[in-house]
Amino acid sequence: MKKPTLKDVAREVGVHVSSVSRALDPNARTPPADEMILRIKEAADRLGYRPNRLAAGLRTKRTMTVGVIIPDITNTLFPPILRGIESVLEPLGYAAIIVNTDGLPEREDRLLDVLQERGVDGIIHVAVLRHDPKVAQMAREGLPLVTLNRRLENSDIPCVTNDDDAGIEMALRHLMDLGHVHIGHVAGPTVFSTGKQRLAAFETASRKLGIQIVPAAVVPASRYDETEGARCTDLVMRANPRITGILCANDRLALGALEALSQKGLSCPRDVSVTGFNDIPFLDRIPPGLTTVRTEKFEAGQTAARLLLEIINGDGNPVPPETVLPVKLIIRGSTGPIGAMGA
Amino acid sequence: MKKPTLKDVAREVGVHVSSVSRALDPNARTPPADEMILRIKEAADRLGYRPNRLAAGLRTKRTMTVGVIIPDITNTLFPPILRGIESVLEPLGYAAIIVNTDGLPEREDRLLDVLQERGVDGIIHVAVLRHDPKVAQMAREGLPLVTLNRRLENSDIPCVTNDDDAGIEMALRHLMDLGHVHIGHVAGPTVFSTGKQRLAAFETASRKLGIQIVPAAVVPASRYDETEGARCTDLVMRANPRITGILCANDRLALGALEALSQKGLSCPRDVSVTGFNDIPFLDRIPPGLTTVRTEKFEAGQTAARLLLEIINGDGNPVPPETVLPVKLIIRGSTGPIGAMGA
DNA sequence: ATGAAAGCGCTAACAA
DNA sequence: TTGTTAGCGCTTTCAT
Repeated sequence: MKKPTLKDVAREVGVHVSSVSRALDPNARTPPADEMILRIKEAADRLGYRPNRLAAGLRTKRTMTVGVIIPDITNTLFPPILRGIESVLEPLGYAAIIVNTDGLPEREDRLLDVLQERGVDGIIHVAVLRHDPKVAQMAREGLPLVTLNRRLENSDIPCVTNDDDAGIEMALRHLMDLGHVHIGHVAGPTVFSTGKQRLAAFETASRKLGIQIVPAAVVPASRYDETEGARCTDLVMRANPRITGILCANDRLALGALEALSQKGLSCPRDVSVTGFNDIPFLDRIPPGLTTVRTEKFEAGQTAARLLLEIINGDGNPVPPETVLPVKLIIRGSTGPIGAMGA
Repeated sequence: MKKPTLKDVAREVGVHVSSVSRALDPNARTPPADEMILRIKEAADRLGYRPNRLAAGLRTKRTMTVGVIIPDITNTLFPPILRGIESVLEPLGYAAIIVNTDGLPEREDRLLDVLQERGVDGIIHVAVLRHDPKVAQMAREGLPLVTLNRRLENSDIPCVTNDDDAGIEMALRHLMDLGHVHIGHVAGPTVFSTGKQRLAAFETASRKLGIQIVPAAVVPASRYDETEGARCTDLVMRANPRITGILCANDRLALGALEALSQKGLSCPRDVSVTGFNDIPFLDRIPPGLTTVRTEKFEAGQTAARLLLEIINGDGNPVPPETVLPVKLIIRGSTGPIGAMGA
């Protein structure tokens, strides 16, 4: 009735538990005789034996479980990342505990405890702030840790990021090629490395491309959501009504920008072109189709998971501190030539 | 450097580990003296003690972890459900291990093992098939289990479902009210209880409302996805070209129907009206806006989690075998009056 | 090649 | 009120 343990299998075969343990462990240092292994495995199968990973973990300090911290699973940016992570973890016998911070640092702190109490072998952090003492501390104490999308500043926690610089430059160049001269930027929250980095990239790229930026037409959002995108877009347009192109730090801000523009009676792309970042799902089906910078979400998850496993199981060789994934400009209907004849 | 244990706290305070254990356990049967508790808690705090739930779980057979099985996290139907589950679990100290089956029974079997090896206290199954011997077996062995959205047939596993019957009837009546007479149904896979149930509801409701159904205009999909929705829609229209209304068993099928129609040069809703089921996110932003039956996803998650906890921690009172959540018709642009003057 | 024994960190009788 | 003890199921060193 109740779950059989090693002891039950041992009794069944008439050997000691340690023999059973060894027979079932493919990398046992002193495996039993082949014939014995067969008998033991047969009995284990027959009894429906399943190892108790809690007990094993208590002994070995390895739970084959990793924690994944994201801001919010209902944000469609994250599920593909999670599938990427799972795709490398699961075949190796690892399971993931996924937690949502909702962007609240105090919640994040508690969740870090939750994960650590469960003895996770490592954490993939997809929601880290630029400064996060607790995460820094845990990494220092030896907890294997990898950040994804964002990075923790002044730390040597390996991170997997997207090529923000290239992406922003592509988007800006695209707007320029369409003839746009007056361009604004709805920047991401500066507490995230992505917000800061993309803002810096915007400034660098506009200098490089010779585009004049009105400082007031660069507005940082306080969250990565549509409401903030709309609010900031209003400010951008107010700062410089001649603007015909708005580059947003991510897709949700851009979706908000679209709303704000139509609210003002402006048409996209006829009056104002808009670009996003990430290429979250469904964008192609939402008119007018957001032009955006596609990041490799599944790959990013895979890469982060591989890095984490390397840290956990590797032979101590240092892993690359930063892996930058390539991005790609996806052109859709939200960007168009300046002064295009509209319907 | 390394994580302090009960023993460390005990040594610090100069008491026995069991006293520390009791001091930290709010429902200890024999708690230490108040003053002692204070001293112990202070020391525990000071040392940064965190309980090791693995060890506790090994002892108590309770891990404060539950498993959640879903088909695919990238399907936007599921994240809100997960947040609902989390919203009741997390405050109580439970964590969730989420796994994706991709609709593959063999994968599901393996994942059930994964969860059980980790000693989950219970499982919320959001991807169960109508027949699933392994799940039935585990429930019989006493593993607390609740199914969500779908139900396992011939079993007494408690389930949280939506009012499929009412939803389908609402949708059908809505089409009828708009003047539609020739109506088809893209049914869900019959391996899922939702597919079967909604199909039955469609038949019942059409009889009740006096709508004549051409049997060939009822086509079951083999998966809940857009491709199948499109394929089945083709078959439906071929079965009866006079059809002006298609009721789909879920939103993704309906999205596929929309594609198939436009492929055929038919306009929605001018030529054919379409309805879905679930009201997944973003539907309002995708033209023409799918009319659909909204299910309470977050609530469903909450309800399932509460039921599971009741089974795990309750005083053995039986929990309701079935909780049916109300649904609501959301009317958008994909349904319109028959023969409407189009642009 | 196999068995014995210790112990991971914790809880819960039972004893004092 | 507090300490002692045993043991959850497993791994692993050491002995045979």
